[in-house]
Amino acid sequence: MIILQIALPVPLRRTFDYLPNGEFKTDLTPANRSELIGCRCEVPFGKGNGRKLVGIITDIKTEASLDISKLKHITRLIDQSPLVSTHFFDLCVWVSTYYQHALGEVFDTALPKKLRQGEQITLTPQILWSATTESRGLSDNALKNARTQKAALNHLLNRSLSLAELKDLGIKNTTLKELEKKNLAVKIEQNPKPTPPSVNPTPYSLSQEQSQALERFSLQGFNTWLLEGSTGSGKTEIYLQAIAQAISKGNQALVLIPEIGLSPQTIARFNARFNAEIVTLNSAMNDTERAESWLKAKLGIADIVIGTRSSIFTPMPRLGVIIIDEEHDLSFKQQDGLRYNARDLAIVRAQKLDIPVILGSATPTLETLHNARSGRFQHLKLTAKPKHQSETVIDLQDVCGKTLYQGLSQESLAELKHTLDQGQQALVFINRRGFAPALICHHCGWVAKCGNCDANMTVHHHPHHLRCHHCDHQKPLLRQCPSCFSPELTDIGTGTEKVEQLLQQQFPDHPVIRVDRDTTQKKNAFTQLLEPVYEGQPSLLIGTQMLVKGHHFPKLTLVVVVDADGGLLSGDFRGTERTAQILLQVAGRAGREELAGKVIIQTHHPDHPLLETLFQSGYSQFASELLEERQLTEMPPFSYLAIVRAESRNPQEAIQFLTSCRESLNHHSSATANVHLLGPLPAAMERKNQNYRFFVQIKSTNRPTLQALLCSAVPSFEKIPGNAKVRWSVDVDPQEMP
DNA sequence: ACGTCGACGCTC
DNA sequence: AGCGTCGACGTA
Repeated sequence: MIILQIALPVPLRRTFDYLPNGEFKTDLTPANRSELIGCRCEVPFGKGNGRKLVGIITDIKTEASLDISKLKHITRLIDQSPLVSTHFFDLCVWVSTYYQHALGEVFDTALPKKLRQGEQITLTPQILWSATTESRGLSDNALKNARTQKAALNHLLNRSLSLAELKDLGIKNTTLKELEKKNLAVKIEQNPKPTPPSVNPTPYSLSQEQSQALERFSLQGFNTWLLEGSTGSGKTEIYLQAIAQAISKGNQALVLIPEIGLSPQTIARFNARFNAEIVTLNSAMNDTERAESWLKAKLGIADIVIGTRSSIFTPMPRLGVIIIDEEHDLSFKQQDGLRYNARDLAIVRAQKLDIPVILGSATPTLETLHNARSGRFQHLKLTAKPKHQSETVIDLQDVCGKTLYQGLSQESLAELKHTLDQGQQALVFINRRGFAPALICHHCGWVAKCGNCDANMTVHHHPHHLRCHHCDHQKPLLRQCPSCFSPELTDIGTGTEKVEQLLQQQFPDHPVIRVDRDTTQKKNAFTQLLEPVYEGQPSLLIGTQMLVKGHHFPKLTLVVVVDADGGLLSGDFRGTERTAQILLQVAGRAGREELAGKVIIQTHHPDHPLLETLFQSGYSQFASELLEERQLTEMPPFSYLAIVRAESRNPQEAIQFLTSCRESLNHHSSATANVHLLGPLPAAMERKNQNYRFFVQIKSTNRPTLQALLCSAVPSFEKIPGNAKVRWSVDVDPQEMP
């Protein structure tokens, strides 16, 4: 008897046994498991046999885990050979145990949508236009009345051209059709095939530091390299050199970038350096495009894959190096469903493949820095400023007692004017979208609250309404206080829209561009909005975090941080680290190339130790101090955390569930074990979207202890009675406290 | 007697 | 997570 063990996309931490159907060509014995493990098949699931799921075969067995009469037959074998390699398979199994997530759902997250829906994917053949043999012997006189056709034919006589190349040359389809009629040109379809890539020479010489970093860097075997260097210190050049080494050895390279960090400039730089197949994967792509990129990578046609978080799962048979740019970026951690961290996964994958991984950042996370300093990672530092760059001036501007105009001080406004007068550009940074973060009644103190969350409604003017930023609940903008009917409703605080309004009034002759989630929803909005900035016009940019990532504006010389205080008062233990990373990243936008930069940081605490250390001694010293603090409090990286989150309409249900979880955790950890449990505690925002949220924190100074505890306790959470009413999840190495 | 609705509980 | 089952209550 042959049994197929199958992982299905359901949130159950187990596999399901099925009987084969008549489709199997190979002899079904456990001996040729390798030909079947990793194949997809369609199976009936649940009562009534109506529901069909696509699962992945995880094992071939001779005995089932339950009575054979209870087993169903699979309905369809989708793949004749494994869809994924053993390496990919093992990686998913590792993810499943480490993050305590059902294996079937891990596959579901790791594979493109088309594949998990059971579809077959193929590469769309490339269409080439080619000159015919008849056209070779054509006399000079021919086509003399059809000059466009003749010009087109000359191009084709040189070599066959793809549709994209023809478009670039301005050759129209109608011209080609005419040539085809005259039997002078033909359209041929050709499957994309691997072509040997080549590397163009570096357009400039490397700095001594860069050369030294590259001398130390080795493509030999597994190693994690932290490449630490500020904006403009030449990290990208090191990436390019590492990739060049890999692809000239015939290997592939995988580059992971933050969610909104892939600027056209970066792609252009890659294209200029490599004559190679470069494939990108990002959220803007549709399912067909994603599937195509995935397949090109898997078939080894793509030499370089550049993508966001989920690209860490791209199958690449000759992977030679992985690069994580902006290693500290939060978007590498998935915050729902399978809560994996692509940066950590990159290290695991590199270790399994015995290849190097490079983590690049100007502001590495304390985890990474600690690993580098303790010798687990190799530390490469780039400290030099670019040749022409003058020192950026940092002004910690004390705004205590000063009149603020929509959040901006008189001095800041004067500096903005000065910058525009010089023909340069400025950026005003506020990490808060909308017009104002709260609306209050001046007469009685009533505040506009969200009905679904423990949160204030944000005032929006474009369009006019009140919106909750946590659940998207919207209300019309009130004219009168609903409590005392006073018309004196005042908005509190400053958002991007408010600054936009002010700057438009103050500088009516210059473009004022607001870049936040609200202005960039449409496709290509980002590029369109930023056009005047790239053209070099004197202009003002207002933006949230999203503006700060990956974009370089050569004429930007002034940065104003409207409110640095918010970040200093965060409740999360990583709050200070995050604030420092953002401040440095924002500051790094000012003054590139030969123009000197200035950064104004408006604060009520100019002597705050965080700001002082950060801007006087630098990130490295700042990080050392934070690390000492983490060591004293036994927080990561000096301990390891996991969190069980639960939410429910009725707070009592969530608390009860978590209490049972805690009991189970207690029961499964031996008395001597070095484990600390905390909670159930309410989340920072206890009520969100009509749900009450709580959590239990598990902490240990020993990672294997934590892992072992999770492995034994978490499966029992599924059996806690009444858990149907609570939505719960396990978050290993959480990045944000609930 | 026969609808609908929500709380369980099972899924190979 | 679905989706079926079963019992509570409502209506004729």
